[in-house]
Amino acid sequence: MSDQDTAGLRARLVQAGVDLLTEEGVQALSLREIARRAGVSHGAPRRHFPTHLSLLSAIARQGFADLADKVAADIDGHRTDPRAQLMALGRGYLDFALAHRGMFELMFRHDLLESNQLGLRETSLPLFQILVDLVSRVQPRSDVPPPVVAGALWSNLHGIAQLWRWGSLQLATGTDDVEPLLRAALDAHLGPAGR
Amino acid sequence: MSDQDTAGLRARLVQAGVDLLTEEGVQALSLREIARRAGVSHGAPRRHFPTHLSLLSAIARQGFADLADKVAADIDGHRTDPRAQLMALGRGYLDFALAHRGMFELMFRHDLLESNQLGLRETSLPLFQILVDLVSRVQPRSDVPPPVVAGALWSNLHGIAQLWRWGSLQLATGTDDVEPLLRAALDAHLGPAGR
DNA sequence: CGCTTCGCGTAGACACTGTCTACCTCTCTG
DNA sequence: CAGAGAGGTAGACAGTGTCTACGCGAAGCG
Repeated sequence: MSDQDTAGLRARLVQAGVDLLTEEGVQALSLREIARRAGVSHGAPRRHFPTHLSLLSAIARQGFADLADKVAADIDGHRTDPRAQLMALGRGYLDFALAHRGMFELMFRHDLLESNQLGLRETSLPLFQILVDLVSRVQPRSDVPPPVVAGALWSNLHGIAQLWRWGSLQLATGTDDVEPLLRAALDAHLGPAGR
Repeated sequence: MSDQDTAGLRARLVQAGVDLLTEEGVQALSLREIARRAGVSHGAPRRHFPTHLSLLSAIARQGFADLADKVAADIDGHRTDPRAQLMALGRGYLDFALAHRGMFELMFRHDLLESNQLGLRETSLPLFQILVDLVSRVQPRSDVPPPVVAGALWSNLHGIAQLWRWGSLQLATGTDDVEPLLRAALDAHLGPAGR
């Protein structure tokens, strides 16, 4: 019996889901297929997750945690300059969205998640708080409140991620590089870089 | 026999789908339920749409057309001022996303659409062209090319729509009004209003 | 006119899904 | 040692998308 088998089934199911998600995408995440991957019968998950959506929510939660970790690490690289930290945050967000396509899609598919349940919509709050902090450090005295600027900037990042994955932005702007868009978004919301 | 029945089944299926979509949301759009709504057997749609996804794609196409019409109408209200036209466009986009929640969701659910098929991803191009035109009229001489500014602005609008529908922005910014975010986005990408 | 073809809808099968329920088998405890 | 309960198994059920065989009615044609 390997230690994989001795591990709690709950964690094993989540891991199997993450693997399946990265390998085959969201539509492959059926409850029965996840159970098969974990080597148990299709009824087993029910002992740990009352419903299919609650299992998918657990998988998404893992994704939110990974994203938060990654962005925090990316920011740590530029300890001094808040402007550079914001750039790193934006790049990290887009990197994650493009590198973990399935996971990113799941994370914002509120029809597949228990979004009403406490603790899921709130998962992105710490990340947003970091964003607000950085924004207010870059713009100490703006007429627009920092949370609004941060919200607009986050929306911009998220929209770029979404439309880029969809392929529309490449088609519309005629380029294959996200970088100009990312730079344009940051310059727009924070003012040009070297002001 | 009403003229509803004499109409081609193809159009009737799309209409039934649109109705079902606005009434019950995306997850209710099963092929069999649409067929039931249209008063035919579950095999009938196959004569007009080879697969479930192609039927959903036709429904989404209707949505893209409606959105383009609405935005064009909204813009026509302010014939003179391109800045006001952009504001109208943005507001129209958000209005549509919030008023036709199911349709807007379907339109950007590329897992439910034949997004590789010609003619669907391109549906948003005319709208984007209008956006580029308006942007280049507001900013005649910017160092950032108009398509990039337009792409960034579109991303921002789309991101606001997405995150607002999800509820994250209300939670994060602590407000129940999208207007400040819309205004912040336009000011950011085009410069303050009365410059 | 009679016959054939064919567009278009029907009906049933198949594999697959999520959920529910009855069972079975361990392990821990009094 | 007996019993209880946690946790996995297996089967049923309604629903899904797709495929196939069938039927019907209208149009075309000698």
